[in-house]
Amino acid sequence: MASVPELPEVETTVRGLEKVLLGRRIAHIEPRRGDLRRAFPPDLGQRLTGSTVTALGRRGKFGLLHTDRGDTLVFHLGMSGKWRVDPDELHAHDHLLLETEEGKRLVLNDPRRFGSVDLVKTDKLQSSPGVGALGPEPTDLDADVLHSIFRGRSAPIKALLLDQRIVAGLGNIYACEALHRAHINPRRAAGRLSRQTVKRLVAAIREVIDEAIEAGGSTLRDYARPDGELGYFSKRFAVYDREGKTCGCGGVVRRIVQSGRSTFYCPRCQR
DNA sequence: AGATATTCCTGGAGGC
DNA sequence: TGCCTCCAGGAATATC
Repeated sequence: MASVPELPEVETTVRGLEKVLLGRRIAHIEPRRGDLRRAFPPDLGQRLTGSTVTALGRRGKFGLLHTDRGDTLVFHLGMSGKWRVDPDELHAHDHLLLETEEGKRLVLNDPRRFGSVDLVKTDKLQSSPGVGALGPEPTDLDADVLHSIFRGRSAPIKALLLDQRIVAGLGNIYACEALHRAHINPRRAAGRLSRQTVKRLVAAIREVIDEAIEAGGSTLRDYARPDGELGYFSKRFAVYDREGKTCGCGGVVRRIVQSGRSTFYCPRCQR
């Protein structure tokens, strides 16, 4: 199943990159075309060549490479972005090459080009357009705070879960899975959820995300497949992409469209 | 102000 | 087999 990178996939990717980049000096960085979603920073090569990667991290679906020169490379995998380690050869849509002093080569491939690569001053990261606008990580979600954010909102809960300013890192797949886990109908108005229900939702989000990260870690072993691809793994979903199949409760999974995208849920156990 | 629609992009799937 | 249309989706932007 070709799934879109969400928080767990980015986390797995970053852990894979950490193994080959942490403490290493960037000898060479080369855009192979000028842009993904946006143009690459024109001074990318100048600012990163010769710098040492001091730490890697993740915020929401953004991957972060911090350097000893006070710059942070911020990447987003969009819908189809992936990093490969030491590729045998270059493919179509290999948009960015990075080589360490040791000769490790990394390639960012993104056929649909919904991804992005930006360079931000590390001390300005929290006020940068992408990362700065993010809500809390699922780990830091507070049910009472979330409940008060939902108050008065008439939009369906599913739509608000996709809003990165409310929770960072959820995409269509894990939003569907979390709502299923919490037994919440995706069409319910967010403002009408009880405090107790929001508590259940927060727990479900954490579980779904943690299990996916766990699956990524155990499936990939060393966080790279034999072909060097980082971050993608197969995970079995309860409702996502399972229209017409039976839910664990005996109900039948339905697909509906909400604000232009698919929602999968079980009408029997999600009220 | 908040909710929803549109835009970007390409590969793959399905129809005829 | 080949051509066509449609669909997937994150996030920025536009519009209601």
